[in-house]
Amino acid sequence: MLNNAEISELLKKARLRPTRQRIFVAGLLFGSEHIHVSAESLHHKIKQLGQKIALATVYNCLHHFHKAGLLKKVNAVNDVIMFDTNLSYHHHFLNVDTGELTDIDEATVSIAELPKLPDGFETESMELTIRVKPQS
Amino acid sequence: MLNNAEISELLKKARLRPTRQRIFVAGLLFGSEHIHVSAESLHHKIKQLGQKIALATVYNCLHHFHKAGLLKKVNAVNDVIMFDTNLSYHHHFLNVDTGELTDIDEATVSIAELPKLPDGFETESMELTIRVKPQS
DNA sequence: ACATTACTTTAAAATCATTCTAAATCAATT
DNA sequence: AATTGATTTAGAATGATTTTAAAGTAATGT
Repeated sequence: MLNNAEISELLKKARLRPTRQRIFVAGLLFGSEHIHVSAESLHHKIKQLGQKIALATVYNCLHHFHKAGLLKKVNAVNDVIMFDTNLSYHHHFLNVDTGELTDIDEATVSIAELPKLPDGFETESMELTIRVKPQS
Repeated sequence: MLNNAEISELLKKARLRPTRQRIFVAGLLFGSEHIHVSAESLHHKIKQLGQKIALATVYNCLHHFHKAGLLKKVNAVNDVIMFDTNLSYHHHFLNVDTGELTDIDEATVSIAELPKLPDGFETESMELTIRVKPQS
């Protein structure tokens, strides 16, 4: 859990002006467990906490944080863009019923071999998604 | 390349009524190379070929074909749902600039180890996506 | 063949996530 | 405190997809 001064510091380091709304959003995202959020889910959580913030501002925040390298963008899930506070290379379980993402411990997956890329291309990122559903 | 009788047969086997539009769409999708399509891209291709079809019908077709197991649904890419005529287990290169998908030869990737699933869940599918971009 | 029935197609409206716009507000700097 | 430039905001706009309700068409029974 970070205090406001620490969050301000974190934002300044990322060259982002520490506004009231950014400080609040960053407070929810950073400094504790890694989480996965969409703009909508985050906006909902913020309003539940009694804070006033426009949905467009949540979108702005998430995109700015992403550009600044504070968030990872995860494959869209059910048409919704998800952001991940866990920046390190890792894979996901995706609950196809709920859209919920869960990190997979990197140590439990190993990709032994990789294909060569098409000529003139470089890898930007790589992610294994294991879609799971409740046992039938 | 399949003729109309063969396509009709294929649709009937899938318990889909062989209508004019479905026969045309199935003709484009099945019976030759594996391809990746979105509703929009397929609709565009069909209109270029001089056929009259509503965009909603293309969406209907793709969803029905998917439910019938004739198409695989691939993770949304840049907010667009993609369908794959290659039903076998395989992975993708995703060109982040264009949204274009390319199959990865299964033999060139090997996932040595896999994590255990959360209790009460089973795997529906699994896909490695390698996001690539033109070399800078 | 013909009528009936159920499914399909269609254009247009509706919806949903996301982005844009332009005015109002705010943080940093003078 | 005044200026400047970035940020926030509500609401409009956009783009992909789904729904609606009416018209069309394939399958089935007679």
